[in-house]
Amino acid sequence: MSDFFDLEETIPEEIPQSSEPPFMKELNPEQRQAVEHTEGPVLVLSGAGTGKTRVLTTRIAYLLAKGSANPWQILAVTFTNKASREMKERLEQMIGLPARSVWLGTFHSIGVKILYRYAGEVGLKPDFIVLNTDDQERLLKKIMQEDNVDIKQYSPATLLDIIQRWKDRGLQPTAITAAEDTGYCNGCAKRFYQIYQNRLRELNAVDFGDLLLLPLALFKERPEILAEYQAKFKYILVDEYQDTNVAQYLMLRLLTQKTKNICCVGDDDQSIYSWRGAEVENILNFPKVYPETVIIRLERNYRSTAHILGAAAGLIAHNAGRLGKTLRVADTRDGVGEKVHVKQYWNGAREAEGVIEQIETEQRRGTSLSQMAILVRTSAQTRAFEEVLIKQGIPYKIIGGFKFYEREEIRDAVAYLRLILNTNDDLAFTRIVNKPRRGIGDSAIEALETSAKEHHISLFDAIGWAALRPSVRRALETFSALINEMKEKLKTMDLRVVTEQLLENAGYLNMWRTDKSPEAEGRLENIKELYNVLDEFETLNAFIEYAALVTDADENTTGEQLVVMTLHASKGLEFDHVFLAGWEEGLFPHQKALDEAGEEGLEEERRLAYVGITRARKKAFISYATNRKIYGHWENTVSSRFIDELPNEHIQSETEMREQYNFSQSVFDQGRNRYSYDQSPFANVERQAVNPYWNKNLPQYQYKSKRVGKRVYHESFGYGTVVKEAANGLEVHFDDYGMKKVQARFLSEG
DNA sequence: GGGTTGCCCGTTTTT
DNA sequence: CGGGCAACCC
Repeated sequence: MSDFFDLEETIPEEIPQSSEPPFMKELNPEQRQAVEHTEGPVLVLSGAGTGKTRVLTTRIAYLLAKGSANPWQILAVTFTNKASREMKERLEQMIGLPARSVWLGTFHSIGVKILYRYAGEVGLKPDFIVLNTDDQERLLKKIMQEDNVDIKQYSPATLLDIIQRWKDRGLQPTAITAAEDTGYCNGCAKRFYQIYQNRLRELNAVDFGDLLLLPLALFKERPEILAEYQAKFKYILVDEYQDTNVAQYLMLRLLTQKTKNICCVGDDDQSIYSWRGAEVENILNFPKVYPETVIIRLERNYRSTAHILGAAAGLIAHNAGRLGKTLRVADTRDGVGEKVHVKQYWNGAREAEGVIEQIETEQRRGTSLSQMAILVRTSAQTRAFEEVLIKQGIPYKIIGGFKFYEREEIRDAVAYLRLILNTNDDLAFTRIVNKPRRGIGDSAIEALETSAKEHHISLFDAIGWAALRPSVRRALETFSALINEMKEKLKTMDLRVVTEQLLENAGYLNMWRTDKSPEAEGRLENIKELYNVLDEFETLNAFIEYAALVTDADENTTGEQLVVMTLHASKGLEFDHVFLAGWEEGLFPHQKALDEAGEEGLEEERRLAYVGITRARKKAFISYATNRKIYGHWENTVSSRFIDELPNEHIQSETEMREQYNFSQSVFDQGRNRYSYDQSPFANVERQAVNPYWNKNLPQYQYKSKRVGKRVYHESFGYGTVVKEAANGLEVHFDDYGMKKVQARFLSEG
């Protein structure tokens, strides 16, 4: 399926001796070809660390230096806002101010830009709002409840996911066939999708998917508008092409119909977003869609040592269906480096301590904290590390997990601001109208909704019309007076000052000040942090747009700070030393990925591992814990199959198990147990069989039945019989002590 | 309308 | 184990 990639390879041309911009001198022959081959479709298959960002940036600079296009005629799409910001900065260093006029951003930010201009053409008003996940879920939930769907049986989150996957494929509700709409409440998803879309338009709102879907619809219905953009963008560049979805592909195809000047950069081995609708097929099919495609491979790796590359290559070789690239070390002056460290720890907490001890060691040896990173599979894992980092007083930043703009207090504050910007924002209104408590309950909201529907006005405007109890009416009028007052103040006063006054006068800050929960103080801190962010914006409008599209991964990490982040968030980054934690079956590869996507899911997890290892320049440390707390109880784990797949010659393994943390020194045993952990007759059974993440529907706990009824011996309780398997141990009826719940490892066969 | 209690469920990854 | 939420009180 990938043989066409061998077809059109061209040989780098001779380097002209004529005067050329200095930035061209830094390219290797393949990179140079990717830059200089400006006309027609180009696909750059670039492995990890081969300088793809340099290629993209230099290509733009080259186009401009050559006078092939004006800055505003170049469109460059990146995967994150951060990547586009960095590219813009690098570009500005190369060519100066014209860099600012290049259209550079994520697909979503480009979509929003187009929609602001043509809102009216797709049924929106220009001040439409962009919903975040939370808004979307609440809206869907409401729609489902109005339809008397049992939320417990069918979760809004699942429905939202189905709708988003449709949107990722560029499908409007009308395009959904009955065959597509199965498996969720007997084929009701399409109907809810339609209702959801209608409701969005009523709210003058869009979601993330609409940012692509609506421009596509616009281009379809208004060919002259499409033609305008086709003429405008003479050159289009796309980063991380392996992670584009169908809607994005369609967008690119439409825009490049005329010129075919498209340059996509990607790496199939780093495709890790299929769950979000990304289609690796996009990269595979590229040469079919653009028959003249020139394919350029970047295989010289400038980032990692030979051992790191060897380990990563050995791992990814277990995947079938790759385009096939061989990364080569570009610079061997520093030797092959250290082997990849693989270390076993007793439990998750010990792993966190051990990893951070190692980080402190590296720090003493002279590596800056900012040049190291801890990468984890799930955001829940960050917690254990955070605790140790706080204890040790190490400055850190967590990316992923609880995102700044998804925190309750920030969403509330943003909702207040949204309402000031646009009192028709019903979602913002319902979010904060009774926060803090103003005595406005469900019945008052319902009255407002009825009235709003009747008069075709917003909830905010319905205050004057709805039938309300006097106390409620008074509260609502005070509230609306405050909003209007602040709206007025915004015309003359500083955004930050208005926000401070707004939250103060609304009683919102006092709500948290008087809150006795431990996190209240942190919430007030976060709001202060928000004030600082506001300082950077000229208008409220600009801030609201930013807040809707920004994510944690976009934030700058500055100064001497250690980052802890998910593997997904690490894509595109690099560090001297990388710490990859939690390599255990079920956690990584994650059981859900295996359950939902089988072999393909496994391969994507493997690519994720590959991405993780290749983030490292000098050293990579992989770790796993033999015990981990899951849903509040301890479970044994099995080390990840990915560890077994690493070539022996590139790794060195260590364990901490037999030293200070072996069983005989456990605090529970007081020195009485005869068996070390490894010798316990149940230990092996448990370690091999228990996968705590395993789907309960699968027949995985077969060994359990074998234990029930078994005679056992316990150091303290003597002989007994296993009665039941419990979540956190075995229930044993002891001959002398009666029923006790004990952990399997304290038992021997009796 | 607001507060409390007790149950259920989950935890993949995010523009 | 903890958060969310429905059902129940005042």
